[in-house]
Amino acid sequence: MEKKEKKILPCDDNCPVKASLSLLSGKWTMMIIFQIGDDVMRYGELKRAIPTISEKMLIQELNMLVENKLVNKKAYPEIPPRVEYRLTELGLKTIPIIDKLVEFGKENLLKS
Amino acid sequence: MEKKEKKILPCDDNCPVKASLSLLSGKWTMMIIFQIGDDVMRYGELKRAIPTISEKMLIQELNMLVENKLVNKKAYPEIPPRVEYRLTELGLKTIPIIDKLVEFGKENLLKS
DNA sequence: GTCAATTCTAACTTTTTTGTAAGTACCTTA
DNA sequence: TAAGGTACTTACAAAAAAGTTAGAATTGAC
Repeated sequence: MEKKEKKILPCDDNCPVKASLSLLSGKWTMMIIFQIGDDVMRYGELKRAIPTISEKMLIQELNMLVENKLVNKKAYPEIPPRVEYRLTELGLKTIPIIDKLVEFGKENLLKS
Repeated sequence: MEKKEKKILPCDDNCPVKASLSLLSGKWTMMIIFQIGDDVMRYGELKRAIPTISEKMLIQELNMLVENKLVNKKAYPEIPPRVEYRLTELGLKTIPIIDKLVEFGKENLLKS
């Protein structure tokens, strides 16, 4: 009979939590992903959906999401401009995380 | 036939993502929860498991987690001191979130 | 000709977060 | 008597994140 050993997985460069957070830990990142979901959203729609974000932060985060290949951006050459954002395949794979976040929030924090 | 409507759930005080993130969005918060898991961990063990965190940040986060009732702290009146941290019932409910974070990281970011 | 709509961009400031370094307390062991 | 182990605490400084404000581009509507 062994004593129950504690599996210590030290937080180094192979830590999956660290890796995921490096993409997702921005203040607004998960919120934006949540809003886009499996739909298409325009810049202005996102702005209205997240009323407290500043324009600067919104595009800054969107640019970062595009750089990290979580979000795809499609700009139509129209006037006034139209730009659509949607999750990439990779981005869609983060949705289970957001779902759990939603579940936890609903069941434990918002029981109003 | 209706057009497929976009369900916009604006990010306000009832947003479950926002509520969850208000507890979990600290730089080290989810990492600490991940390390504790369903075990007991002492302060020093956590420090070694997360080598890059400063002592200040570690106890600051731990205090915050205790305040928010995600973590329980038990100090033994011994010399040298011994302090144990473990997740509360509420804290344990965040584990599915962390699990998804782990899964996403392993499958998409660490395929080394 | 002026204004509105939409998607940004840039400069600057403020706030928040994080890090650093040193110190405290207490007992045990050498 | 001095050093070591453990879990903090505090003050100060640096760095990172976020906010504010203003403005650019383009074309159609009034």
